[in-house]
Amino acid sequence: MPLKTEHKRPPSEDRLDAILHALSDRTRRALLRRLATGPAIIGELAKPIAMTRVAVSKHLRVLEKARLVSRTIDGRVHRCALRPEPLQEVERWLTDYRAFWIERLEALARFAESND
Amino acid sequence: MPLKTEHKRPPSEDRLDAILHALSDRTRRALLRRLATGPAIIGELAKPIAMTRVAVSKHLRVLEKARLVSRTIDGRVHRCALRPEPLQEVERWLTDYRAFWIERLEALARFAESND
DNA sequence: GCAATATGACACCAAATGGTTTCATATACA
DNA sequence: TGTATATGAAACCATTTGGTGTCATATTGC
Repeated sequence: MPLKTEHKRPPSEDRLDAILHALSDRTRRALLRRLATGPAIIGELAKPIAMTRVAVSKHLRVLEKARLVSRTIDGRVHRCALRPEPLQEVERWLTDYRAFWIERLEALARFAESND
Repeated sequence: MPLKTEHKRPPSEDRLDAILHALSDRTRRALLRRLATGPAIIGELAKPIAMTRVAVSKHLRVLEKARLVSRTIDGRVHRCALRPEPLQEVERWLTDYRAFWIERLEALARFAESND
């Protein structure tokens, strides 16, 4: 094994930190929802939100750091697009847990039943 | 039970904020992983972590606020247990997006193909 | 009753967050 | 050329976060 092959590296804790943190703000989730309908420039994204463009830009930076949004500079405007891959990482994380928490849910159900 | 019907209220933005924020810290995710194997008291949870009990207790508060953990006081000790329901809310949120981002992934694939 | 234990509550601190305003820069266009 | 536009960068501010230490309280068990 050389130094860091990095094929399909499992989502590191850092990545999950960044992704989940980016998703934990409703403004950012709204931006993602908007971007799910197609790319947009920052001004367009800021307009319907009661917020400065600067603030929106900052939120976009957070989304970019989590790789949830890409930005391509196109002349004067910055065009942002959704990058859905990190959402798959969250799904994968949840899936790893699902076995556990489904078992917990069933245990709760059994407990409730046994106490009826 | 007084007012507050609260039958299966859809996950509000506040709830999602709290849940995703709670999940966005690796220490808290580690606590959840530990709790997935069964309930534990705060002291047990703190021992393997290089962190004060007070700090662990604070993290647990965050998890409690997100309803990911319940705490029952049992004599002198506080017993914590995983509450998996909020993870289902995250799943539901992701599912709502899945149609969108799968389409985006396919669009990216189509684009790559058309440029071959 | 007394000592040890498990924990919360509080004050404190450094760093990060989420917002603002102001200024600089690069581009588009009349 | 000159002007309006889209944006970043930087300084600034209030609040929150994530950690610490200290002290109080309630419980357990001798």
